[in-house]
Parts: sequence; structure tokens; C-alpha cells
Amino acid sequence: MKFKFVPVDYDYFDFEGKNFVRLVGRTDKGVKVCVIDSYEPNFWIVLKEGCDGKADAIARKIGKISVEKASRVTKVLRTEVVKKKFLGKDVCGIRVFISNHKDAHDVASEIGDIEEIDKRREYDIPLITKYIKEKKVEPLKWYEVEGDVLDVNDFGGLGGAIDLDVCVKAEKIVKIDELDFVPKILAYDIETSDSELGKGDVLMISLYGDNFKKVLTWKKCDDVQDYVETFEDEGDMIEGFVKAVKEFDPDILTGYFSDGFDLPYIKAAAQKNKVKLSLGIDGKVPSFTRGRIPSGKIPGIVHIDLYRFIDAVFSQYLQSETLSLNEVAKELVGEKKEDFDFRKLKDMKDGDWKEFFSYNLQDSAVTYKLAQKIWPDIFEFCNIIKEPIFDITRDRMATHVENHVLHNLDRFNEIAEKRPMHNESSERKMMGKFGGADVFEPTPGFYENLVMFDFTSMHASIIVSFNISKATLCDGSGDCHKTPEFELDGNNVSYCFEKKLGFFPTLLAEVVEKRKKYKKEYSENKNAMTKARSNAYKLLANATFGYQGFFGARYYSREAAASTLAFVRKFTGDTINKIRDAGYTIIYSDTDSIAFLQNGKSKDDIMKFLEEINNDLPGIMELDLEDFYKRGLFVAKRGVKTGAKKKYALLDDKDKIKIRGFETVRRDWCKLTRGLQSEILNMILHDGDEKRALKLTKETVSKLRNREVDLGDLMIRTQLKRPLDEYLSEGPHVIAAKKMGEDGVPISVGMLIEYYIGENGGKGKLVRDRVFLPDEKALYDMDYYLNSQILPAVENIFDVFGVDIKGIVDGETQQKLF
DNA sequence: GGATACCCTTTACC
DNA sequence: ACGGGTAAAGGGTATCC
Repeated sequence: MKFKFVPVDYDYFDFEGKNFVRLVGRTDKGVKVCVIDSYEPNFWIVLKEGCDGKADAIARKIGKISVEKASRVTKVLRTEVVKKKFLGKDVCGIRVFISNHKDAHDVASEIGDIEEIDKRREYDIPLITKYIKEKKVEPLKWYEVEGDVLDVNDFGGLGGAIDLDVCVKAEKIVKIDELDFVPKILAYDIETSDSELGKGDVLMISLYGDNFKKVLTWKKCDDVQDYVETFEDEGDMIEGFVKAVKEFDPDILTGYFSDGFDLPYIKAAAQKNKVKLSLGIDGKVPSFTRGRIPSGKIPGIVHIDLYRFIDAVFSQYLQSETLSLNEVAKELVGEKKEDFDFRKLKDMKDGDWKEFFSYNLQDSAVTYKLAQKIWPDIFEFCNIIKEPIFDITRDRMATHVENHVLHNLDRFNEIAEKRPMHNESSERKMMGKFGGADVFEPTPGFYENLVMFDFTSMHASIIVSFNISKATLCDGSGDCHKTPEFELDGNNVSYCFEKKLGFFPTLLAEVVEKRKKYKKEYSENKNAMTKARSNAYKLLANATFGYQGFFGARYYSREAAASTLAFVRKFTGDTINKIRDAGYTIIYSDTDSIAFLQNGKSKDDIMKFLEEINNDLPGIMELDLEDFYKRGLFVAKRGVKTGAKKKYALLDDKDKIKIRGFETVRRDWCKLTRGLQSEILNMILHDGDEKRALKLTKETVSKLRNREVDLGDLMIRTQLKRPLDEYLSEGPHVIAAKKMGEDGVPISVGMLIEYYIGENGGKGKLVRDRVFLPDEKALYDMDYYLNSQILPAVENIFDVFGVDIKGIVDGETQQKLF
């Protein structure tokens, strides 16, 4: 048969010692189908220079190798001698086809001692990545598939096991023009009697999709909502869950933190109740891939933990201080979850259960809406990186950059570099840091009429303009780009990069070009898809510099990363000098941005000046106008007169305020402090005068002294970054977390710990001795909140206006006392 | 035993 | 284990006299 097909999920299996790829996707008629495709596993051998003549003989020798493993024998099936490139250099390659990808490493080891062999490569690339790279059957693209319908007994019964109407063995897969694909998304969420994994029961499971909402439970109560289905017990409910998923037939099953909670919890509950969680299209139960964070995989359905994608890729766009479903959903889809008081769990009445069901359904509904909102971004990442959705939603940026390179290497006839071995990446990690960008020390003050310039995608444009990469690093003998001299590990160095374009900078040039193109497309046609496309290219471009300096990268190059930064320092420094020489006063600069005073010049003059600077910039480098600002405030560091870096507030021409670095934007300061400072900055920037700000500060201080401040405004929130026993220094938040642990709250890495500082009858001098949890009753420590919160946050702002706020407040204290 | 320099830790900026 | 470096700041700890 023949049909149009879009691959959604990828998987592979062995049959008679050979690898087969299983694609699950949809036809243009919306039918879910399974396509089995063959794959010939292979890896590469790179011969030493001058050994080309012996290539055929070596290939024949290798062709006879077979490796015996416990369960199977892997044979070299055939070899091909091919002219290839490795790191941009011409090499003689031998492609070694073997019977099973799992043994690629062993076969590669087996032939390691042949003298003419320089390198063995691509045995460490995952099978699905190799398959997509070589056969170009890419996720979410459209193909015409021709093949035979699978017989029930084909592939050892696999044909019969798959619960889909159409399952074929592909004969031909041909790319066709893109058609629409709207995935069927089903969101789920569970509520449990104990938040610790596996300790309690699953009380209910909610599901939400297009025209589909259900809450499954075994808690019996009268007069429930019509979406509630009541089961006999937990096991029955889980079977009901499997049935409901099958009934909906989703492409994507999604949860929020479901890799770490919902799916493993349900799986454990299924085992406990001896029921089979057969969610897979082949009746198999979800499996969890090994790794730092386990990933829940369901055969034939893409399981997406939205939290993972948001954490790895999306969070840098968000304002949210935490990545809780509540906060993220509020920001992205404008939905606020309804609250449920979990303390009620101890003694639930019928009404409470109904409230709980509704809460549970809300979570799934919000997750569903979030998935719909983020789908364009997932889709674009799949399109650009060419990895399956499952991986796209879990990989971090370094992996995305690397996969993007891997999937494009064929265009350059390149053999892929290997992943660093453990000892190699440890060595890289141990190498000291290399010098980064410069930050200009501002003079504290209140300024008017400022301009800010910044370089567009500075690091990326430097990598492209100077062809900087591992493969193009050279000894400087030929035609090349030379970095400025800079210090590295105590020595003055300079590196050279060939002018002949390398694959890595070329790919980045394409990414930067596409980012520009799609940014324009977005500005002309604003919608979720154009925005996602533009954003994805931006993220990819920005992560590429970090990738070259990342110890785990295949194309790691410390020289490349350090050289990029040397150019960053040079061009920003030169531009600062140019602006200063033109008669402007430099106020501030950080990495790729420069702020200076207009000094009476018109905006037109400044735009002309910008154009002049741009005419002198090499390659694709570009300086851009960030904005004009009416006013700007720069303060001193605490306790000294010198200006603080990375801390300023600006007011633009549209009266919009931009605050950087101040306590206002730091989540580990209490609401009272942040609110006060933010209002003060607003008053000062808008009115240009500090008198109202002074009045507000005095009012806040007296409120604090009269104990009129709400305890909720005094909570300090700090994230727990490691397990409790790994802390060398026991700060207040560590003590707070320990207290929580004693109260029976499960403590986990990544949690936001909330506490306040209270009076403790003079016991202990340290702050940590005065830590109280939100539900602990105590008088707040007035002295602490005055001297360690409010005053430090406003002091250096008032300093700029010559107002000694501490003196004024202390003076009033004296007055009061006498 | 009190001042202080230094280390540890978190969070921000780009 | 899953970009990078630079910086401010608080609080704990070690060390000095």
C-alpha cells in the first residue's frame, strides 16, 4: 500500500540480530500508523595520511571480522572506501557496515590495532540520530510511504502485537511537500495521598484534551461532577486510565514534571496493584531511560514532560521566578490555577473531594493549554535540529547545537567527531577558566539623555566573521585570521584561524542569517509560528559560543572559545574609544553593550554616527541601537564609593523602566524590600526627584517599627541547590530546609525554601538561629529587616542624591527613644 | 574575644 | 553530565592581634 505520512515517534528493535526502526505517525487522513524501516548500521574509519593506497587491502581485512557477544554474533557485512573530510581535512575513509549497531563500539575496538588506522568515528552516535542523518526521514516532515502490510507473525509476532489499524514494512519512503499536522495532545495529572514517590496511593488521575475531560478516581462520594468516573479501587482506576488514553488515541501525552512524578508514580502504583500499565501501542509499559533525570518513554506515544522543555530551553524567556506550573501557566497562558488546601487531606468530606476533583482537572487543563502554547516552539526545534520530539523536549542547548551540526555534516562530506571520553571531559573541566568579557565601572550618578548601543549576536557574529572553530584553528602559516594578543593561563597568546570557511562557522552563519530572515518575517506577520521560528534560531545562535567552550562537546575548542572572547573585548573596547573620541561621555558597558550621554547631540546625529561605526566593522558584525533613555541611575557598591557593575535603572522615551541587578529583581530578597526599592526607583526616574521617595521610605520604616507589616511581605525565598548534607556552610535557608524536613516535608534539590527572620529571645547571634518557617509563630526581627533588608536596598540610591538615609532613620530612632 | 579577611552560596547580567 | 564568564552581596568561618 501507499500513503502520505508524517513521523512523530521513533524507536528501534532487533530482529534476528539486525536493527529495524519503527516510526509511528499519522497519515494525511489522520490515521495513526506504524512504519517499519530497515537500517544498515555503520561507522567510519579514518586512515592515517599517506595510507590511501592500502585502503582496499585494509577494507578487505576488516570485512572478515566478526565479534561474538553473549547473545549474538556481529559481523562486518561490507565496507566502502570513500574520500571524506574529517575536521575539514581531506582523508581516506572506510565505511564499515555491521549487522547490529549495539556492537559498533566492540567492532571498532576490535580493529583498533591496525597500524594504518588513525581514527574510528560515529560508533557513538545513537541509532535513531544515525538513521535520521543517513536516511533523511525527519520528524514532522511529510513522506509518501510504499510498503507491504505487516503479517501477524512478521518480526517474531511484532506485527500482531501492535494495536494499530495500519502497520507496514517500508519499501520506499519519499519526501513530499509539507502538509498540515495538528498533533492530538492529551494532558494528564495525578493527585496522591503522599507526595513522596511510591509511598502513597494515586487518589485520582485527570485527563484533558480536545473535547475530552475526565477525572478517574476510586474515592467514592455522592453527587460528583459529570466528568468524574469512580472505580472500585486503585488498580481498576489505573486500568481505566490505560483505556481512556487508548480511547483518545493521542500523538502526545503530556504532564508537568511527569518524568519525575506522575508517570513513575502511576507505574509504581500499577506494580503494587499487579495491573499492567500497557500504554504503548505494542501493549508494553512505559520505560525509563537512564540518565541524570529519568525520562519516561511510551512506545508509540510521545510522552512530553513540559517542565523539562521549559527548564532546558524556554525558561530564559520567562519572567517567572520559579518554574512551577502555576507561575509558568500564569505567564504564558494567563491562567491562574485554583487553589486547594492540602492540609484538608487528613479529613476529607464529600464537598472537599469534589473540590479536589475540580482542582485535579484544572491542572490537566492548564497543562494542555501550556502544551498548545509551546507546540509551535517544539515543532520548530524539531524542524531545525531534526531530532524526534521526545529528545527535543528533553535535551539541553548544548545537545541541540551538537545535533544540529551532526544532522548537517553530510553537506560538507564530514565524518563526525567523537564524544569525549570521561577522562577527556574531566581534563577539559579541570582546565581553568579563560578570560571573559569586560564590564565598565560606572560612576555612581543620576544621568539624563543616554544612548545604548549593542552588538547583535556578538559572539556568533565573531565566530562567523573570523571563522573560529576547532577545525579551522591553524598554525598561522597560510592565509588566516589572527586574534588580538590576550592572556591565557598566564601567557600572552594569539591564535590563528584559516580563512577557508569551516563547516562549523558556515552552519552558524546560516543560523544567524535565518534568525535575521525570520525575525523580519515575524515583524511582518506576527503569529505563534513565526515567533517560534525566529526564537529558535536566536537560541541556537546564542548557545553556539557556549558550546565550543563546553567540556562535553564533540567540537570543543578552548582556543576557539577564548579567541571569541578576545575579539569581544577588542571590538567593544575599540568602539568605546571611538565613541569617547567623538566627544561623548561613556557611562557604562557590559560585554557587548555601551551606554553613553547624548551630550547635546540629536538622535539623527547619533544614528549617523552609528552608521559610521558600522562601516568599519568586519564580516557580519553589526552594532545596533538598543534605545535612547531619558534618565538613568547608577549606584555605588555597598560600603564603598566605587560604582557597582550590573546594577542600574533606565527610563526610556516611552516612560518604560528597565531595572537590572537591583534587589528589586532578585528573588532572594523579601517582598517588602523589593516593593519599596522598586517604587523608589520608579519615583526617582519618573519625577527626577528623591523627596517623595524619602517620604515613602520613612513611612515604610515606621510601619515596620509599629509591627504593621504583613508577615507574608517578610518571607525570604532561597533555592536549595544541593542535598542538605553537601553544604559546607550552613546558611539560613539550609537551616530552614532542615526544619522543614523535621516537620515531615519531603526535601528535594531545587525546592524554593521560604522563611523569615524572627525574634528568638536573644538566643544565638547568627541569622540562622533566628530562622522561622512561614507557619511558625514569632515576632519578626525588626532590627534585621531594617538593617539587613530595607536600608541596604535604598541606601546607595539615596547616596546618589546626597541623602544620608541611614542617618535620618537612625536620627529618628534617637528622637523616639528620648 | 572582637574585628576582619576570606570562603561559600545564591542570584543576577550579558 | 548535558553552553560560557563576570559580578554583587549576605552570612558563616577562620584567623589575627
